[in-house]
Amino acid sequence: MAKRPPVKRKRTLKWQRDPEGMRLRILEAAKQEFSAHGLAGARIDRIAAKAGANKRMLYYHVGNKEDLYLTVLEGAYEKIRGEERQLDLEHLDPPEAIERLIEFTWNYFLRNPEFLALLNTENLARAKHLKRSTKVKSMHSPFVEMIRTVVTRGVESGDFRVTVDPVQLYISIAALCFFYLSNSATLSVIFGRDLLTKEARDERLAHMVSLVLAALTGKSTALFDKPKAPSLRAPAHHTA
Amino acid sequence: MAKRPPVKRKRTLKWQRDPEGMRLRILEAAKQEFSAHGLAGARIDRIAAKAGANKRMLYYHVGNKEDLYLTVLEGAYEKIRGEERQLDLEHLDPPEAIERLIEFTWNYFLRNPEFLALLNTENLARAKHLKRSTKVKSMHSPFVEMIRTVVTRGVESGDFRVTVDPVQLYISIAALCFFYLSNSATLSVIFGRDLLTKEARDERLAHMVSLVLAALTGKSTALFDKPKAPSLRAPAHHTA
DNA sequence: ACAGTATTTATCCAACGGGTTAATTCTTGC
DNA sequence: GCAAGAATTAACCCGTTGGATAAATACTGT
Repeated sequence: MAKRPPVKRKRTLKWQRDPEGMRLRILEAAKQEFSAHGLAGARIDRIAAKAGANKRMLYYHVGNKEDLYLTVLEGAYEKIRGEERQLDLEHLDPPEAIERLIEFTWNYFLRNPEFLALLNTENLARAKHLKRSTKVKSMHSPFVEMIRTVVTRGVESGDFRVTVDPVQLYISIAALCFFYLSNSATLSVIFGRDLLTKEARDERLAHMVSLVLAALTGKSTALFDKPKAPSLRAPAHHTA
Repeated sequence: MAKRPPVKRKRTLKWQRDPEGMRLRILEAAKQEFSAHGLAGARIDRIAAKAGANKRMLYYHVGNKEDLYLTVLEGAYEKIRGEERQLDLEHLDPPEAIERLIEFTWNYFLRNPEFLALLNTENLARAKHLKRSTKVKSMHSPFVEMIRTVVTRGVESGDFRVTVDPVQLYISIAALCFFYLSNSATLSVIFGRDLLTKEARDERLAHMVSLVLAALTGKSTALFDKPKAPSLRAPAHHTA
C-alpha cells in the first residue's frame, strides 16, 4: 500500500487549452482507427496518439471505448444524412433524378470509405450500439420519401413503366455501390484485376446507372450496351 | 532461470484420439468465432472451448491465430465455389438461368451468414490474407465464364437486348443479395422494420430478380410491378 | 491576485490473451 | 510387447490494453 510520492515535473512546457478542437481531433482519429481496425481491433492508445492527445483525454471528453465508438458512428450517420438533404431531386426529370441519386451515393462512398467500414463493423455487432442510439433512430433518411415521389412522378409522366417500393430501390442502389467498394479488396484478388482504377470506377458507375434505369424506364442506355472487352488487367496491388 | 519442477498428474482420465475430427471441430468453431467477432475480436480460448479442445491443440493442428483464420477463409471460399460448380446454367433459357443464379446466390448467403461476415472481415484487412493464399487464387471462379456464355446466348436468342460485362453483372447480383443480408441489422434499425421476416425476404428476392431481368430483357416482370403498400411494420428485434 | 474549476499530463495496474513449455497418454509399426 | 512418435493436457509466461489515479497546469470570474 505504499503511497506513490508526488510526481516531479521536469518540463514546464506551456500547453494550450482547446477542448472543442481536442474533441474533434479525438473523434477524427477514432473514426480512422475504428474504420481501419474495427471495434475490437481499435486501440485506445493509437487513437490518443493520432489525436495528439493523451489517453486520459478520451475518457475525459468522450467516455470509454464503446461510447467513443458510438459517438463516431452517430457522427458518420449525421454527416451522410446532412449531405443527403442538400441533394434535391424534386426539380429533375425522374430518370435524371435516379441517375443523380446513384452518382451521389457512389461518390459519397468513394469519398468516405470509413463510412463503409464503420457500417460493416456495426453490422458485425448486429447493430447492438445503433439500437441503443436515440440520435440515429430519429435521423430518418430523407431519401425514402424523395424516392417515392420521384417514382410516382416517373410513373405518371410515363418515364417509368413500373412502380417500386422506394425502400427496395434505395437498398438496391446502395447495395450496388456499397458492395463494390466495400469488397473491392477481395474482389480484386478473386478477379485478378484492380477494381479501383479510374477506368474501372467509371465503368462501374456507368453499369449501375444503366442497370437501374434500364429496369425502370425499359429503355437500354447506350452505356449499358458497351460490349466491353474482358480487360483482364494485372492484379491489384495498390488500393488508392 | 529456475527450472519448473515436473507437474504432478492427478487424474488419469482416458481420452480418445481423433486428429481429423479434432481438426474439423476446430475449424468449425473457428468459423463461428471469426464470423461472430471478426479477426481481432475472436478469442482463441473461446474457439478451443467451443471445439471441445485445448488451446494448445489449435497450434498443434492449424497454427497460430492468423493461420487458423486463413484456413477458415479458404474453406469458406472452397465451399461456395464447390456449390457454384454444381449449378449448371447451360441448359436453361438465359432469363431462367439468370433467375436461378440470383436465387442460388441469395439462398447461399441466407444459409451461410458466416460467409458474409468472413468476407467483411477480410475486406477490413484489405484482403491481406487472401493475397497470401495460393489456394484461393487458383480457385478462379468458373462463374464468370458461365455468365458470359449465358449472356451471349441471351443476346443471340433475342432474350436480352444488351451485352454486359459478366464480371459487372456477377458483382451486381452478389451486391444486391450481399448488402441486404450483411447490413440487415443496421438497415432494420434505420427503416424501423424487420428485413428478415419470411415476407420481407420473399419480397426482396422478387425485387432483385425483376430488377435484373427487366434491365436485361426489357420486359417488366409482374413481380416488379407490384405497387406494394408502405408496409411499415414494427421495428426488428429478432434477427433470426 | 486569487480561488475555483476545466483541461491536460505522467504514471500505474489488474486483467486479458496469444503463444509456449513440458509432461502425459494413446497408437502403431516392428 | 515395446519403443518411437503422434495427439492431448495442464500450467504458465509475458507483452498488451483498457481503464484508473493523482497531480499539475491553464483559464475564468470576481
